[in-house]
Amino acid sequence: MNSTEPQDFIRERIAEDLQNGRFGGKVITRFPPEPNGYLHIGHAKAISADFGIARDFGGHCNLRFDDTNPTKEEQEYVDMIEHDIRWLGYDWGDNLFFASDYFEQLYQWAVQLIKDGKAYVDDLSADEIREYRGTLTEPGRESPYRNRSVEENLDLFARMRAGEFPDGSRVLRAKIDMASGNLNLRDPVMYRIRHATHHRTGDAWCIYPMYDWAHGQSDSIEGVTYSLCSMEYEDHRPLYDWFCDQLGIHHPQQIEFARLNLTNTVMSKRKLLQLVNEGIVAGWDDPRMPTLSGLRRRGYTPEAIRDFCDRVGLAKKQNLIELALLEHCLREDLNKRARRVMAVLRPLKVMIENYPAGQVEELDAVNNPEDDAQGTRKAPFTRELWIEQSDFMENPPKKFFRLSPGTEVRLRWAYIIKCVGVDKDAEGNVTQIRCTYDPATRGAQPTDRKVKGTLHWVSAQHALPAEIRLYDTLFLAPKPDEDENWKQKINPNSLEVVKHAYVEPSLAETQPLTHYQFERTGYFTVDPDSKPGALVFNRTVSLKDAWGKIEKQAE
RNA sequence: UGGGGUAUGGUGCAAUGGUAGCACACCGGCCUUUGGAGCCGUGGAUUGAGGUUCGAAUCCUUGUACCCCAGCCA
Repeated sequence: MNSTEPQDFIRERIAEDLQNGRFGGKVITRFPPEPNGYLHIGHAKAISADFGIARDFGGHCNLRFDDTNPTKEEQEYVDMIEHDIRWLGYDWGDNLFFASDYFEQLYQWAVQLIKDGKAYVDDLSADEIREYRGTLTEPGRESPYRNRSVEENLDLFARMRAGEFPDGSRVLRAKIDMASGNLNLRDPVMYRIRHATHHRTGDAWCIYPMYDWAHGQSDSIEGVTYSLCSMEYEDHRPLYDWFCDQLGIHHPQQIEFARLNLTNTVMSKRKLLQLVNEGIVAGWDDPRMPTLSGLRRRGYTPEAIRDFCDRVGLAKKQNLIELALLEHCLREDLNKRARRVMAVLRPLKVMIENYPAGQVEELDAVNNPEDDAQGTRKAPFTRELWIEQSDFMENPPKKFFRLSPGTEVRLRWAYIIKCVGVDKDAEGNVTQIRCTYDPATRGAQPTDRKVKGTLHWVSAQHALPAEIRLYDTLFLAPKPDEDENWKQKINPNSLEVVKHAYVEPSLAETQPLTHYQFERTGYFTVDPDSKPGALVFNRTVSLKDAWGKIEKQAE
């Protein structure tokens, strides 16, 4: 990739800064997750921006956990987040940091601001602070504690740290402007008292810094040059700048961009947590979830997700990306790499009357027509086969190129067969199709006639039973969280379990997370629940289905 | 009604005063031992109104719409 070719407004701006020698030509970014939940596809966009921009300009990206709220954060999330970022294909080298590592420095800087008369201890309650803050249209009022002496502030702040006061009794606030139109500047809270055990610092602290006070200063300590974040922090930038300016420390440039929104899903941590806690999905890694762990289990590849992030671009406009784009990126990637294999989801027995009973032919099947390097495999062919129920119709409509009484069809990698009879049970259900095969057509096209349809199949004698999980979007509506009743819009058919499918014998020893294309059906990935003898596959995404479209149009 | 931000085909992103382009989606065709993939093609957009200019998506004026902000969350 060309390193200084701008592709978006952020890269454009950095390229310009570089020309002007800002930051001494350095480009250092950071990805700052809070360890209080799992990463999702929206984070992938941020990761792609933070790491991708650093890479493109020859700089580096730090991974820094914004762990300033001990009541919400856990080590489990730290581990999972690291795992997901690595899986996505990004590397932070030695640059793993935690905001909690800077607590002492932050405290010292707070003392400095107090000494400069720029911060004070406030005894107002949370409710009172809210009242004093004013509203969107009316200015706030100054706290009666705003003009305490430096000495008193210093003493009180030290005692806050020492644990002399209960939770919520006091806070440290910056002294800025209670009349500002920007609410973030109305004396923002810097520290609150929380007698809580932190996942890394344990009980060393009982006062914890707020985001605005911790984030910019952490960036500064790390020498970050560009602090990229989402649009809702635009209003916080004046405060970010104010803190750095008052302290006279290295001052990174904060740049905001629009977060990713995707159709047919919800993305907020709160809603994802609800889906998990209320058992609507099976967990954070349920294949229907937009979490990276869910997408991974579903069968998405890091390459596809990175490509998606590249195509989505970076801008400031509110957006809603169609799921179709993500799926396109996935299919494009899987098409090149997934081994082709035959699997029958809803089996229908075919008996080839003129094929010798007991005979087994090992036919050559190409593993991936897009990639010769993937070689070939053997597919056993016998007198009794399974084909897909949907590949047979007793009374077919026009343009149905599959099997029906009297018609011919090719069996992939094998022979052309002709349907000569249909067996039914007492209720009239088709139980078996009787066919004949043309021995001259093994792997070759007949010269005297044209046979259009090709079906996939498995030998009944050799087929392996498998469970196949068919997933659809969790929501049918493009914007499910448009209204408050988003949970009622959940797609009742987002998961369909096919218990008795058959797959070809070459899959006997397949391992979890291996990707396949089931020919004519879709891309499937081996679920972690799968074991030899009890195979389980997840449908990652279906193949584009031209027949399905014809059917729909006919309706 | 305070502050901040954003408006380009259905969706997303470009065009930085000089032919509005790309991708996905859609529609049509070709090809096909996956009705897959691939290939070719059609249609469709500058938020409204004024203005500046030879020329405006871009500059100016003025509307309109949408998003974010009143956590001791991040």
